[in-house]
This record gives sequence, structure tokens and C-alpha cells, in this order.
Amino acid sequence: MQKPIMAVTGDETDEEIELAPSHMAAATGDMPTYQIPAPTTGLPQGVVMAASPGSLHSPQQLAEEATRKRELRLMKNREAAKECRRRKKEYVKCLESRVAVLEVQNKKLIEELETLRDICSPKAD
DNA sequence: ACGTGGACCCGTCAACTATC
DNA sequence: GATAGTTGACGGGTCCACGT
Repeated sequence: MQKPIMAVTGDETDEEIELAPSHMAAATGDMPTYQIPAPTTGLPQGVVMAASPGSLHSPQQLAEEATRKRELRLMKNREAAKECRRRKKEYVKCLESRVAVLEVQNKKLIEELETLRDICSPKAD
């Protein structure tokens, strides 16, 4: 389930940020999602496909199936959490580098402003 | 050597959204 | 509605620097 990719808006900068957080229209909506083309893997090692549910009969078989489903879900969520954290870390790193770039840019603009001010202002005496 | 606080990582749960 | 994917929150473990 891929969400639409949005670029970090870097209006006046030459910096291109590839990370693309997108905001969900969720009620909470406090965290962006970190859209990075994720390496798609198949089932993790050790995952065994179950017999079809129709072939289960006894309570024990049902219990085993439930356990298996739970373990599969936990394993998938484990991997999902890792990937989610990896994306978030990368996103934060990108934001930090962007901050650094903008700070340098801001400093330059302030200096330029001071220079122009000196040129344009009439001499005191 | 030992206790402690902070940073980091991991696994799990719960709530949410998207898709079928 | 069922299912799957995403992510914040929480608790636990480990490592490291620091003070005692």
C-alpha cells in the first residue's frame, strides 16, 4: 500500500531532497510517512505457508492455526517496525541536513544585506 | 568497581488508513 | 467487513561516559 509521494518543499534552494514525507489525513496526523522506495522482500525466512483453513477441523488444529497466524503477524510487524524506524531516521537526517543548508544560506543573505546597506547608506560625515 | 543517566535499538500493542 | 501496512507509544535490553 503505497501512499502518494510528496517532496519536501524546498522553494528557493538548490538542494534536492529525495525523501518524501507525506501527510496522512488521519485524525492524529501528527507524523508524516516517510516515503522511500522500499526494497521489497518476499516472506521472511522461516515463514511457512499454512494449510488452507478449510482443511482444519479439530480444536487443536484451530489453535495451532491461530498461533501460526499470530507468529506470522508478529514477524511481519517486527520487520515493518524496523523499516519504519529506518525511514524515520533517514527522514530526520534529511531534515537536519536541510536545516544546515538553510542556515548557511541565511547567513549569506544577511551578509549580503549588510553589504548592500553599507553601499546604499549615505556617509555619516 | 559500581551506580546512574542518556542514547540507541528492538519487540509488541493499539489505533489508524487503504485496499479488496 | 476483513485484511494488511504504517506508525506512535511503551517497556525492556545494551552500551557508554561520567561521577563517586
